Amino acid sequence: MGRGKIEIKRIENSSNRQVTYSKRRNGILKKAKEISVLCDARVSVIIFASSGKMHEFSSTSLVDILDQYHKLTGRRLWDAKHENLDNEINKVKKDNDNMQIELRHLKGEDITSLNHRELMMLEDALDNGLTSIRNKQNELLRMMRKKAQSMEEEQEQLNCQLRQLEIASMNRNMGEIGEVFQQRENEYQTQMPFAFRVQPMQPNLQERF
Amino acid sequence: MGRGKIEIKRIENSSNRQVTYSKRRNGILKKAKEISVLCDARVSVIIFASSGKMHEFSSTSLVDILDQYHKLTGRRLWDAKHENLDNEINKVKKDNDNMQIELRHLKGEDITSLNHRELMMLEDALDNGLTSIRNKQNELLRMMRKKAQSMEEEQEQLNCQLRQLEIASMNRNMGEIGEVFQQRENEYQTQMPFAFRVQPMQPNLQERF
DNA sequence: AGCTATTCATAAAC
DNA sequence: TGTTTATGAATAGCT
Repeated sequence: MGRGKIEIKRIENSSNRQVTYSKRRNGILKKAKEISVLCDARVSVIIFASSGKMHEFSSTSLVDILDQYHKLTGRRLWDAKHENLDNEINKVKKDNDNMQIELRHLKGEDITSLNHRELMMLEDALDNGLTSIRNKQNELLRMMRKKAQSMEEEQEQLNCQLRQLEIASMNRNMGEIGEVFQQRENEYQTQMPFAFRVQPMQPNLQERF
Repeated sequence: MGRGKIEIKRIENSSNRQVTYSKRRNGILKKAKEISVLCDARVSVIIFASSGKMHEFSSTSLVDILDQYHKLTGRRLWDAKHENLDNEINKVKKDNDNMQIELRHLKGEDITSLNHRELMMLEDALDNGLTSIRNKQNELLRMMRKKAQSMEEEQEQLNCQLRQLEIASMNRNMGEIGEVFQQRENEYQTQMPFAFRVQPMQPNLQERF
């Protein structure tokens, strides 16, 4: 169906294949839905594109359908899988045990059974480890010192700036304080009743206002 | 497609339903096969008739497809045993990873991300390990020295005994050598034809026998 | 189950 | 990716 008949074999042109895939996939999913409704059937369709993307239709829960599949076929879908998992788990556990032993040895535990040669190799490994660690620590120390120093310099700069600002501010305030005093004095003179006013004791002070 | 359009809803007439089911089922299975070939897709179709009869198509092993389904969706389709195995393997793998990291750290690898505190702890562990190992080596050394000493003593004893035996043997041999020589000479004289016999050049030698 | 009129799906082209 | 169109395929209803 379509403009021409096609042979049922892999479509080599990748973009054609992609287009056909998406059209036919929709077709199948639609048909699956339809048969499940029309004929009261349980249907499960799972499709993976070669890209890995998945599309599915299940008329009922997939688990239920697989359950029914088990009951009907008697085929144990998972037996092989279980065996594989068992093998893998054993392999990983073995790795685990070996590493555990190595770790204990490196920590100086369970070394009674080791011979001279093995002890030497352990010692070398530990020595190397220790060297690396100490180098790293020294490196960290150097970095911290450097950081501390640069912070100190920064602090110094800040202090310097601060001092300059303080001096500038002080100079400015000297003037302001005079002005404030003058203003205050004026306020007092206008707001306060005469009786409370401080009378200038020295005539020359009075001259300044 | 067909003599008339039909609504997508359950076909009430049971025999019609059965016929339609069988026709459409074949259609779907065919389409599933086609898309898997044409588009390089993995497809699984499982259909149960309301009668319970099952038909299926899987482009590859159903287990594989369901496995991929699980990986992609995270939805579990399998039984408790499988799940337990999965959990166990994950746990063991995690242990494995942790130990691997610890091992690498103890060997002074991948320590860039460690902070001061962690480095200190590592250093302590390595120091302890080293102390244990060196104690063990010293112990071995002591044992070997002791063994060497006792072997030396034993050797001494053996040498002593050997010397005594040699002396005794030498004394005994002094006599035996004379006897042996005498016997040999007798054998030569009786077994060898006269022509090959060394004639005594000096009469006094001849006198000793 | 087979036939066939009809609807549907879709390959190719845009 | 979506739409269009010509054509082959699927199938509903009939036998």
